[in-house]
Amino acid sequence: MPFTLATWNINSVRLREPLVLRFLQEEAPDVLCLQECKSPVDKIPREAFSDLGYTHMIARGQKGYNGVAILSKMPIEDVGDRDFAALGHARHIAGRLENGVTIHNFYVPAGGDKPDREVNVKFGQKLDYLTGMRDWFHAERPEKAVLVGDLNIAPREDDVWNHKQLLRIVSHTPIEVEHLGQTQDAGKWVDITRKDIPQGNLYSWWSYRSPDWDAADKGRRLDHVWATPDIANAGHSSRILRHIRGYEQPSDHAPVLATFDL
Amino acid sequence: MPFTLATWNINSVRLREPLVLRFLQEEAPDVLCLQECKSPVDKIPREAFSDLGYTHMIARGQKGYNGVAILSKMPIEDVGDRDFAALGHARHIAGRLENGVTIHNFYVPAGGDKPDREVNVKFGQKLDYLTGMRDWFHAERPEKAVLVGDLNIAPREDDVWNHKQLLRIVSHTPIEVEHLGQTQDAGKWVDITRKDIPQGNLYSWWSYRSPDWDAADKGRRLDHVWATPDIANAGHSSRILRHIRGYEQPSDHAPVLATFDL
DNA sequence: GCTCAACCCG
DNA sequence: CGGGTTGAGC
Repeated sequence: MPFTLATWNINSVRLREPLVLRFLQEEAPDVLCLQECKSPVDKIPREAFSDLGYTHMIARGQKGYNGVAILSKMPIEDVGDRDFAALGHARHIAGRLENGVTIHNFYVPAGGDKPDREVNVKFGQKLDYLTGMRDWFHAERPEKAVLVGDLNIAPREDDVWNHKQLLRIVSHTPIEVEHLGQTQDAGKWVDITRKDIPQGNLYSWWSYRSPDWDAADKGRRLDHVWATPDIANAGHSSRILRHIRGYEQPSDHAPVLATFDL
Repeated sequence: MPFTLATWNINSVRLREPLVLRFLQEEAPDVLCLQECKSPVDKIPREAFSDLGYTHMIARGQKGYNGVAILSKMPIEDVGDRDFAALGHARHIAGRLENGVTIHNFYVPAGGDKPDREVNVKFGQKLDYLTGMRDWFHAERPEKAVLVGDLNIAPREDDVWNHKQLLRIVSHTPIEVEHLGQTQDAGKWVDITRKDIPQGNLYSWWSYRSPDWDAADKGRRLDHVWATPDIANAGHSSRILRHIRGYEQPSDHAPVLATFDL
């Protein structure tokens, strides 16, 4: 039974309910993982999602920031959340499908402006969050699992529009890339998007501040789909739906998809 | 040459630019006086109004509050503004048409909640503003003039949905009605709306807070068209466009119109 | 640029 | 309820 999974930083699930519905109708993934819902769980418009067949939802929320949710056509068991670096933020939720696959949905801290933990606590928190993830995966040794979300790091040179220029910009600094690599190694996570599309520039985020985002194309690949080695070979058909960044009142992130034959 | 004049508290001219355009297309008054523009003058969308034939505009504005403007198909000379009670607010502008008619466009202070100047400075400022108007008209003796705007007072029993209940509510208290009456007398202003429609309840404002405003109909006539005696007889065809209160994303005020044969 | 919270005002 | 502002956060 193949299943398709999508991850999308929605930047307010209530404001962009119409966009989520449109995406669900057009792409009909089996599972959609959302980040930056910016909503308490009880104010997420789950009825509207349910009407489209997404009758299952697990979520963590808070009032104006962060927030993660997993919408699913199939039953999904809430298997908890972690609060790495003890930030008190709703940045992770995990669910298990009936096929035995565990899905981790993450919204890693953005990390502020200055890539220096001495002057910018947010940057330190980002690194500590990643270290927390690493240690957990090292202890847990995940199996039959998928990890998706806005990891707020573009690790490869071809994951950003200008590698040299972004080396000192938060999301592409060597120390962040190193931390993300250690997290990935700790769980033996396979980057499914890059397994499928190994060559060429690939972005999932374009800043709101760039006026002509499409032509300028100053993007970064901040949103990821990873899988454990036991199911990584089953992953295929990875896509980033760039056109959705061009919708009316868009999120600054595009959805990232992958299909798993399990 | 008859000319039609409208007054409308628009509650943000930038947010409701589409409504203003729709109104101008549907009713095509020669002159439209706006209040609560809530915009600096240079950010009023005058180009859009100009495209519909309203090539002349005079205005006073400030950043998030107050603001008055006069849009006109015909040339209109800016003849100044007054700042009664020295509030530093953009609440008045006057213009002269080529037919010699002077138009005063007012946004009288709302006056806060408690109708007691000892505990509520805003109420005192409202009364002082009206006293300033009175004294000015007493000195000036206006001729061939029209005064319109949101005067924030419903003077008559049939200008409110419940006279008894509103006697202690700001906008219908006896002291405000007395102050408005003195202002009216000082300029010998004739209430054109009530000259034309002497009988029956008449409202121009319905609170946003009333859920079913149309059915509940808890309105007040806060918006007025007055004229000096020399041209009062020329005024006719007064209307309050209640249906515009029912538009999408409406102002809480409806436009008030009158035509003058001069 | 864009969204949210908190607060002011009517 | 629904405008506006400011300021944080990304």
